[in-house]
Amino acid sequence: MADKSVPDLLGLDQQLCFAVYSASLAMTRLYQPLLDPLGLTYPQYLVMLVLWEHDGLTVSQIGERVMLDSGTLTPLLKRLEAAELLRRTRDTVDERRVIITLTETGRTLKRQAGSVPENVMCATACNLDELVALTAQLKTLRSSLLAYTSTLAP
Amino acid sequence: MADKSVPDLLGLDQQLCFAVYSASLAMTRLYQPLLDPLGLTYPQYLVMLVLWEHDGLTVSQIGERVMLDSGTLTPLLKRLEAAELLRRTRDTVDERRVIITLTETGRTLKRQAGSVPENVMCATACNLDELVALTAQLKTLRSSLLAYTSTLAP
DNA sequence: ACCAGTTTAATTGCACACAAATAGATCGTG
DNA sequence: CACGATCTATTTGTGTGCAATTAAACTGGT
Repeated sequence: MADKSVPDLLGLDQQLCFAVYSASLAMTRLYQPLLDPLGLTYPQYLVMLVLWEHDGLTVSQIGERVMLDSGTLTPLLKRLEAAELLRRTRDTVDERRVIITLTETGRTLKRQAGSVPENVMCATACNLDELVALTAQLKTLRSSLLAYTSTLAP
Repeated sequence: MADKSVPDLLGLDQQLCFAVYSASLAMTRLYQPLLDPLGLTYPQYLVMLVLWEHDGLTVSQIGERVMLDSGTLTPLLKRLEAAELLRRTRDTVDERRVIITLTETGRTLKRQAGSVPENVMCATACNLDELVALTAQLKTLRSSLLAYTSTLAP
């Protein structure tokens, strides 16, 4: 019967998608106490990582890097602005754009975040090679998923 | 200088945590159009997978399996109840517990979900061995992260 | 039987994610 | 120059996640 293989596939499906999902939640839970002293949430930390690497991006440029849309980023950036970590200013050349610039406080926070990566590395209980390999696999998986997804809707 | 290695660690940290995070979001985005015909969100699908495998669990038993607390599950389960997919009934033996039972509609939905795993498998562009290996690595990572996290707070 | 402590869900408040609709600015083409 | 199409960010509404609190029900020791 065709039904015979369906339970197995559902089981594997559960394992695969849930493994990614729960690993992501576990990662968030790990970062939270580490980021608490900095006053950042995990998504906010990802945005700050982007800005520490390249200041002065627009909202959509940040969105490309963290793969989030402006509907998510706008309120998040407003909270970071309220925390005095960055400024949001209209681009004078193209007034549709909003330029995100770190404040001195925002730049200084990078130093305080220095101890975070070591803790995470330690928490993974993996050596460098394993982490690099796993990261590469996840990137490949991500781009496969996104490529397939984009063939569905349009 | 001690500063020399910090930028590298921040960069790798960005890669690792972001890889997990963005892979999870990409997974959610893939499932959404697949689950839309079933009227389920991705977390709701994960809960249904649990119930299709073992009906009649309590809220906290479901929570253990999907690693979510009652604050997340209660409203989610209420929405599934409103959709007539399950019923929430107080345990008569221990009235603190709420037993979740699938309706006929909820059980029938399993058949309609049969085509989902094949699509996902296809979307990953991985063969079975790769998927099994990746899933295992993610589970290991998850338990390492959770173990480390639990050493931080208490 | 009583009562302190524990367990289980539900509730509340805050912060994402994202679709869809909106508004303002810019661009391309006639 | 005009004007429709496109681009960019914001707003709105729904659905998670999770910490913290609350409320109700059970448990065990006296």
